[in-house]
Amino acid sequence: MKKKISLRVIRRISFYYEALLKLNLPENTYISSRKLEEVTGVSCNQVRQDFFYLGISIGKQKKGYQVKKLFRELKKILSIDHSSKVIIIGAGRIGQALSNYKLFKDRNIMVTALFDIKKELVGTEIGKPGQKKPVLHVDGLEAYLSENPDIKIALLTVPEEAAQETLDKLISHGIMGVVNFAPKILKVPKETRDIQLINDCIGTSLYKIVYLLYSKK
Amino acid sequence: MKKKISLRVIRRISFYYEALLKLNLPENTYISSRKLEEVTGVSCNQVRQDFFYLGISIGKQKKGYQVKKLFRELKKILSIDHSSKVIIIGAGRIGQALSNYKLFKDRNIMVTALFDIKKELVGTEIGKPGQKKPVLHVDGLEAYLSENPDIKIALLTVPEEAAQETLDKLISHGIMGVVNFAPKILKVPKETRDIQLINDCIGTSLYKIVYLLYSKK
DNA sequence: TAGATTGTTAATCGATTAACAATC
DNA sequence: TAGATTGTTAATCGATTAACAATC
Repeated sequence: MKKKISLRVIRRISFYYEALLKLNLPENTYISSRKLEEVTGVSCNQVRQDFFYLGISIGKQKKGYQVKKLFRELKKILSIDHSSKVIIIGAGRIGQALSNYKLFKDRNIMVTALFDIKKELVGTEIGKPGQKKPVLHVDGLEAYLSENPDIKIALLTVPEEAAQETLDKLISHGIMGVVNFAPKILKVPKETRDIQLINDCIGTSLYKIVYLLYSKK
Repeated sequence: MKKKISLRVIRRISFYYEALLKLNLPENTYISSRKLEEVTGVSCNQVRQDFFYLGISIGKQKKGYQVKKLFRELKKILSIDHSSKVIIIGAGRIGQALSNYKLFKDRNIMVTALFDIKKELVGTEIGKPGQKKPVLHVDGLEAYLSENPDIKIALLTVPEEAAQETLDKLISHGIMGVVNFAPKILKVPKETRDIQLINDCIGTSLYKIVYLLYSKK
């Protein structure tokens, strides 16, 4: 029965959250919509409109929004007020790079394991000491997921050729959300239930930048 | 004096183009807006609306759009009917993965070189035999760009900490378009002219997938 | 107090969807 | 011919911007 929030709003909310993280202000200080405009590029009107729409009414006239409270509200909306476990499929260059991103921590996201089919990779561990993650064989995926039923998200970094097939397999094993990094737009099979798929292919950005730069006039 | 085309439209145009590439139909066959809906997920009404808006009036009733002509039109709009050279800044895992993407070819994009500061990397070559690209030191960037004034685009894959500083440097050396892959939202300095910056940080997708999956109810 | 900033409404803008005459 | 599909217009929908009273 919740109000529908578009992904555009979610994107902006994530900008506000990132900005707060970066500014690293004391928890009991205040930040105004004007300041948020300055650091995120989102207009102060839009900021207030978003907050109004989402029911964030913690502002104080003349001061703004208390950092501590704002953090709490934003986290709640983004559903990062609790921890989420994810796996990475494909332990190649992209998968390895992802698994080391420290940004996961601030988002309460934990990479629990990587999966691959290459002999050289399976059995190794990726990451700095203290945060090493195992690389397992894709054949063990089904077993792994049934042992860890709280893992609902997979990041897909396999080669283009294997991407659709791997996606289908993930879905059949119970994964509910996938971010696809392979340079190819994937689709979820029609019959499947509420699977969330985000195609984060780099292709799109390349088209955009080329268009922006070369189509002038 | 050209009509303004939003990045949303560009994104869809790239979907149509990708779909055509993938279908690999004979040049003299026809594809309908319904078929395009089927393969891209964009509604046939939207497809025709896009084509109308962009002045693509090559359709034939009862048949659709000739593949050959459609390719030509889409390429023209995307400005990929001519070749673009790009450099990659940061020859780490992400940079190396990017430099090997074959998708560049269909987009008429050529990676000419990678840049890094690490001793182990500078001087090496990345890529398969026949398409090897040199890794150069960032200190040589200015000289390289003045020798290659047709390079206007850089893909930024340096660590988060170095990202903003590197972006500023690129701009000062004449780069006009940057796609940022570092997990941090960058900004172009205010004074600078028409610099095009696309932040393609993976962060956003993660927020979206977590939201989509866990905010239910 | 005067100035700054919120919450909220209304106006504007842009994008998508629906509909259908034309016609191959 | 009948059916399918385009090009185009109008209607709808949603998102952004602007404005301002309330008030700390």
